[in-house]
Amino acid sequence: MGIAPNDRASGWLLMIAKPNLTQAELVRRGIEHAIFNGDLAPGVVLEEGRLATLYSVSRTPVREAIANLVRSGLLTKTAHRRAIVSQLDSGKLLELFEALAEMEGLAARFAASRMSHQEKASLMDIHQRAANLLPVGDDPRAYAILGGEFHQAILAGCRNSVLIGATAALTVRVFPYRSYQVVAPGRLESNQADHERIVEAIMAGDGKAAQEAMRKHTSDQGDTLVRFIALNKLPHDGLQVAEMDFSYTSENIMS
Amino acid sequence: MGIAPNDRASGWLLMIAKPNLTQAELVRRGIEHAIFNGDLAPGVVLEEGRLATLYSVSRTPVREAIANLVRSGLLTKTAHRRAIVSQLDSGKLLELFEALAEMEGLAARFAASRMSHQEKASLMDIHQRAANLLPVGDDPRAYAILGGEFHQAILAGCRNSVLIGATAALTVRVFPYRSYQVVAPGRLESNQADHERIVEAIMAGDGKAAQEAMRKHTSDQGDTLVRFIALNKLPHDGLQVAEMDFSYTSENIMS
DNA sequence: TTACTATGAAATGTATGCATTTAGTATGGA
DNA sequence: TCCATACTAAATGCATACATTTCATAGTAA
Repeated sequence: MGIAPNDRASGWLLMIAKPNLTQAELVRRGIEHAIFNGDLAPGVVLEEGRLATLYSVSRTPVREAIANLVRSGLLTKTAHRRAIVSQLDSGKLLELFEALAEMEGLAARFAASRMSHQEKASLMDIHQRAANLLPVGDDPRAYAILGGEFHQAILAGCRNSVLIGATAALTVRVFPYRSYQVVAPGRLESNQADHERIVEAIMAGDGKAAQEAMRKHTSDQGDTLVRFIALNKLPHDGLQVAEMDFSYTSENIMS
Repeated sequence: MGIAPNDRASGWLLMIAKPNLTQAELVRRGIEHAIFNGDLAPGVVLEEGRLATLYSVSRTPVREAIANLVRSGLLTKTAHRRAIVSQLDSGKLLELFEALAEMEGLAARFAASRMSHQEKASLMDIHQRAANLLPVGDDPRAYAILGGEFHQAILAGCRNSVLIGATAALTVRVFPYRSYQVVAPGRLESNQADHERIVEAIMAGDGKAAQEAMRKHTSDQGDTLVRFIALNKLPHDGLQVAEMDFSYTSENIMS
């Protein structure tokens, strides 16, 4: 006896992108967002009851959200103990970036021979916009967004959803440490030069060169981050920090 | 007023390997096991209530177990609908094996320069035992177990827990299709020859050769499986099938 | 027959309550 | 002061109850 008994079934095209608007999913995204934004730093303890009142739901969906975030590696939890935002020591971060660099390099190699003309044009556009943004005066935030799009465009070009998902799963785990990334003098220019080499190799269809350029690029990013964290356990107040070169969202993980 | 107030705190060494014996975890392992054994084939629908009565628990831990299995890719689920065992079409399986082959190749390359003498000896022992098992008469089950140990030994030798976890996460997703793997004549011998090349390269410290040998080995396994599935949608009755070359457990996933 | 609709049954999503375990605090002794 | 132990408060794990959504079946019209 509803007003519109089949207002959803009639929407044939809309059924493709059916959002999972369950409370648990909303809470999951909320916590994830808070971690990425730095509101929940690594090591912070989460308590189901507080989150439940914060999101105006019961503990049940909160527990489900936490369980999912544990599986994705963003939270750490053992039985009967509270969940904490995952902490990565230097060794673990190095392992993470070593694997990530190899996988992104692999994606770049595939992309060099698999990207369409349209995708290549889009990649060049992103790269060019970043270049235009560079000399005006440092706007690390906007540049970082384009950097994220750059990596995403190449990753999508590998045409392997499993590789994309596995890479995104690793990328997400370094997000809580984005705010630790220092913007050293000349760092954006160096980053842009790396991208330049990658783009040239992909445009030339040189998979091997693209792989090595991308591998080294991500590897260097990891080294810079780990070295910075090792020297400064926490970012100082007067230190300029910015987003890293990635801006994936966890929605891209699912394969 | 307890009998032994600190009988757990006193067990200093035992605290390292504290098992998560929560009901949700037990149910998770049970479902996972059923999927790996083939009791729950891809496409089978799971219903929370039935699982709850089956495992003699309430729906709450069952839901948590299902959510975890969805995250690991073994189950597929959308909001308000029942979960099903994930189905992979030929294209997806090819993507899965393409990524898996590259990642195992990568692990082999690292392993060639990072394995200790003891680890190398252990790897050779596994390889030799498999060789001894081969001419006696086909015991695919026992051989498959050694095959799994072989891959695990190399993967562990890469000394990168993130890479190990990412690789294991992909491996788990092909487990539901193990029973589709046909044992063609001479297939075990060919498999052993592949392993022989891999072992030789690792022993010689030739990372590049180990990488390529391992990559091709896993890639061929994938091609064989996908071709078999494409030809025979389901395994016939009179067809001899056996475990694949892997036998990881999901406990190895967590990094 | 075929397709669409409506209706009851069943499954999921969430809230709540309780038992068990953990964690923080206070107390006592060296 | 420092450390260990006991105790109270709080958080987690699970069971149960209920609301909403989906699924399955029957019925109706073309």
